[in-house]
Amino acid sequence: MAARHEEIAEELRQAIDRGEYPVGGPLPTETDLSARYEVSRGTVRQAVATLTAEGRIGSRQGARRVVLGNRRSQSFAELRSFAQWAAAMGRTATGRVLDQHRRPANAEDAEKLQIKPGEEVLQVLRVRGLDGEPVLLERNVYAAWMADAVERLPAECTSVVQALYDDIGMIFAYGEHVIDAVAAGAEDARLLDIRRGSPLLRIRRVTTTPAGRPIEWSDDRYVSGTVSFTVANSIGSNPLARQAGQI
Amino acid sequence: MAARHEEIAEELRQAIDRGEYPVGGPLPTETDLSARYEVSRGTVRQAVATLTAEGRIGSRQGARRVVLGNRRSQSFAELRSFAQWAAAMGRTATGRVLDQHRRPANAEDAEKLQIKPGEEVLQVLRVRGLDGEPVLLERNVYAAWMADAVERLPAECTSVVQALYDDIGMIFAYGEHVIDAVAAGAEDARLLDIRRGSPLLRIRRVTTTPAGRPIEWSDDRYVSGTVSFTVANSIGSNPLARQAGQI
DNA sequence: CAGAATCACTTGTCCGAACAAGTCGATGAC
DNA sequence: GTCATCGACTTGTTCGGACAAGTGATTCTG
Repeated sequence: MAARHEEIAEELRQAIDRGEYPVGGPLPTETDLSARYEVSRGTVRQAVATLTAEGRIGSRQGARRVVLGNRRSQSFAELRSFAQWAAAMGRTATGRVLDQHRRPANAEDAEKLQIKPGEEVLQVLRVRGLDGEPVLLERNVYAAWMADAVERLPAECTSVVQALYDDIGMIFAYGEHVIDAVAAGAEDARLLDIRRGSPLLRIRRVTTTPAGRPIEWSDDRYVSGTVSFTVANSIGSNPLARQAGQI
Repeated sequence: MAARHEEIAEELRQAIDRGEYPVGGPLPTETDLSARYEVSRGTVRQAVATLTAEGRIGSRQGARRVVLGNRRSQSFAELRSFAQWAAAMGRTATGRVLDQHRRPANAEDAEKLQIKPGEEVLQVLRVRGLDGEPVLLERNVYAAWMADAVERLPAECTSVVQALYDDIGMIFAYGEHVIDAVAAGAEDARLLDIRRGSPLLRIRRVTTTPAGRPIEWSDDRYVSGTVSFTVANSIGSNPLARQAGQI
């Protein structure tokens, strides 16, 4: 939290949460805010653009900005790390590796990790829980250059992201998520201790370094009723898309 | 498409799709782009910020921007309207109203639509299909001031959003989506012609006008295997959040 | 030769200004 | 009283400039 516009964004968030700017009511004008915080209008605009992207405020040319809600959603930092997210919710995360082995990359691995088929990859199967109850089955495939660091992790490691950061300074930066629902297969049901055919929320994603190099791709399956995802979107900020077929 | 920075963003998207800037490779510098398009650096930055928010390119201070992918995802305009989205995919959308009646608002309605309990709301149950096959069950609750316009819609209306725009100029601007997976109940199964207990992808959302006034809230259930959602996120742009419990 | 220091380059932040485009209430005409 | 017009106000776009912060290749040092 160094940049002035981030500080202002955070102060505005707190002001909204305090009810200083009631839901449905107007936000002060850019001119007012720039005078209050003694910054230029451009800096204020950066701050309110952040809140607009978060879905907290609405914006229309010519009219005052409107407070849309004071819900505090988890930030993307918590999304990247299951453990950090659980901690922020006041719950304890667990994690256990069930299977871990190296194998040659198939066509899907090669495409997603931008490597050649046949190159070695590391496949990991983890179960993760909240307060002891299993809620998530994680199937990861790591690129070869990450395999050593991943294999050094303890089997009961709760925060993979944190451990890899501490170990080799790896930062998981970007992700692309595909969300759908599937029925639990036989293996899913056994490992998550649910009935076969139970609905699971599936998130498939590819994670890369800040430099754009793919680190891993994964297939996460959440037990229905334990976890939900929220997406806020607005005109001018459109991160969500819907796609048909090829599921 | 009037603003120069939007034009530049679109040209960059197309250039990436053409392979002019290969995936994993660097984007030209801001200085290069501002010279090429004869705009200031600030305008270029707005354009690349759009692509960054879309997850197409990565960005780190000090290093060149990196092309992360050339996937073309549907824009939010298509997301808002099932019919427009289907048309963009080259498929035909159908829609049919199964039930429509007015009733007093309960506590949940009141909270989500920011009205008082007991005020009249309009509840609508729709089935929507792609190429004739039912894929989506939509339960909507509209605020009273929208009810007349909704009731004027034909029962087989394919695009509610478009019809309401043509009719009364209503624009559905903002939305907040909660995504999870549920098992199909008896009614869900009958109306969607699937087996009871089949996994459904559930999207609950609240839609508001550009001025922040809630229009409707809805519970959409997609048949598994027909539709998926993609979310791109990156450091500095975090529209996705995960929440536990209270589902 | 390995590691540290340097340096050109790139992105991030911030400023001040000007004009365009749109909103919304007040005013005035009918 | 209703409607159109007007005008103050607000947000959107774009410019040009300046400096800070970080990267990566090169050069220098031990």
